[in-house]
Amino acid sequence: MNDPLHLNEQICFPVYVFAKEIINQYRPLLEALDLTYPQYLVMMVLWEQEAQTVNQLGKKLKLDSGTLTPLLKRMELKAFISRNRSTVDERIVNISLTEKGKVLKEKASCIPTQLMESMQVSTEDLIVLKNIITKILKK
Amino acid sequence: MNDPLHLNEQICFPVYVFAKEIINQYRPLLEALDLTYPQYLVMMVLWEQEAQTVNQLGKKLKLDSGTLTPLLKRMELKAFISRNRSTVDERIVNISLTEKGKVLKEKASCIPTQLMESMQVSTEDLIVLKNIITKILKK
DNA sequence: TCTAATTAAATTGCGCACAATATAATTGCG
DNA sequence: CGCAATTATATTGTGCGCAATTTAATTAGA
Repeated sequence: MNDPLHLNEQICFPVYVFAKEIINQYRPLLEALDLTYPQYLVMMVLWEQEAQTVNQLGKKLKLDSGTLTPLLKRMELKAFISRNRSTVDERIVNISLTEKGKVLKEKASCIPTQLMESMQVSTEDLIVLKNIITKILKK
Repeated sequence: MNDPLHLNEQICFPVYVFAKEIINQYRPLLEALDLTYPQYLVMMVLWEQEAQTVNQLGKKLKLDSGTLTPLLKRMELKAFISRNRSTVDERIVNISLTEKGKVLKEKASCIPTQLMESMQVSTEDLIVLKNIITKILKK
């Protein structure tokens, strides 16, 4: 009953399932924009600031080059972004939005609301949830 | 500032990062047992009930056969479980613990405590977190 | 009974996620 | 200056996670 080695006794399993469920809720909404969830995260960072290095993206999204390099190449193929080596420092690759990528922001504008509706969560719960998680993540 | 299309305004991104972080915290602990996190979840379900079908495992862990079949084959290779087609209904594959798999439970017994220590979360936060998430997941 | 529908796993294909390593450019120090 | 250390990205390899399809067995209905 009190076995700590049991799914229902742990917080980690619900978090794991919840994170997958969120991405599954996003999937149909993002499919309409031809984006996956991690690609959508990249777009959000770029919509905030149009040009960034791979390194900056990685720090903000907590992803390494092993994940980002192929992901960004796929986004380049879809013409949402362009990748250009810096002339100042040839190690650096600058990522910037294309016109198509900029325009996409409007089509994406309804997604946050749509997602909240599909998840059926109260605002209070959401705030508490976010506060606890960000507090934990600070360590 | 109030742009809903911003990482910091959303709950989904922290949950996504948190879930990855949990798995990263587990990684070194589970490596000592030669398990990945999803494999550890399978073991927990089997430690609770020694024999299950692939279908039952999938329902409990919210994973489909596309994920489970290769995962279970890897676990069979490591001799933690055995896979046997049911003689009653040949469509069904029964998964059961090997002796090695049963014995592993003892080595795993310290993991929940170790993980909680490495995460540095208060018990109250944990309970609130779990309650909110399980409430949301019920829909 | 014979066949259509259903069910359980397996397979295929794609996209992360991350460890480990490689490559190449830049920096810093004696 | 010359070379070792550092930094930025890329590559390789493994393991999920899931959609879509396939295969094979079982069930149900005319």
